[in-house]
Amino acid sequence: MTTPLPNQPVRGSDSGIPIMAAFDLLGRKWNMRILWELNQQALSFRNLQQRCNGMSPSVLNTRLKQLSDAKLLNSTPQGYQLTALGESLMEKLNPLREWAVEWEAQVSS
Amino acid sequence: MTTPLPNQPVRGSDSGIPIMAAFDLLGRKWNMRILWELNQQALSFRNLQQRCNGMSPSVLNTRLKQLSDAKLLNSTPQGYQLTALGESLMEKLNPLREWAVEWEAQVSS
DNA sequence: CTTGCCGCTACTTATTTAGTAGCAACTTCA
DNA sequence: TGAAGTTGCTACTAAATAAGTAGCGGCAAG
Repeated sequence: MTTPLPNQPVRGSDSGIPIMAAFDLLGRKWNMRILWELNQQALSFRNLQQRCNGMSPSVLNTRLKQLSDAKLLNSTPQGYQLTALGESLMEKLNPLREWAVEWEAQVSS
Repeated sequence: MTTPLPNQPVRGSDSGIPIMAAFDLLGRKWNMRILWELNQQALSFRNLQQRCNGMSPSVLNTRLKQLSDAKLLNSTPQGYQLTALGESLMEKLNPLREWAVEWEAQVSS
């Protein structure tokens, strides 16, 4: 399993267009969630695992490697934490929270 | 395979918090891509399949059902097309494109 | 020197996704 | 009328990914 990166063909697109690589990376289970949990605070491997509903350590480990390769987070003495790039992604994703609330309203009606 | 919806437990979170349902839905392969392709234009089943690098029809079909259940798109005589809700999601995701370009610059350096 | 938490790895099973074939309904052009 | 093409799928099998469980070696505290 290779890490999807911009500038090279990725799962679901051979164009190498950056946004496609982003879709591929973020479209893998847990990746958005992990970034979300690391927003505002660094977390240890086991803490992160707990917050992600006890996700299996094998998957968490491969995810952490992929997200590191993608330069969205790194491991520090304080635990795993977002890079500046990772933080900037989370900022872009923030509007999603508001959208989800609106979505809830419309779906449940 | 049930469709992740806000207001109910979803894969990866039993809280029912809207954003978690969004992560679950968007974190499934092809979902973001499908919405992306339908942005600005309706597409037929087979057109959509072609644009998504020949994704398998079985998966496309289940995705279309899930996204319909989630009220993000629907089927019309012109083909599949986004609902207003789906369009509003795409607007929120637009900043991602710019981010991805920045990402490319940093990853490839 | 034991107890406990840490970051993992190894392994098996279950779930998801891919891939291929093909059918029934409809249109097109003869 | 009828043969040929297109469309929206469904059915089925195979491959890839994720879940689940066990446990190891390192380290720190008591």
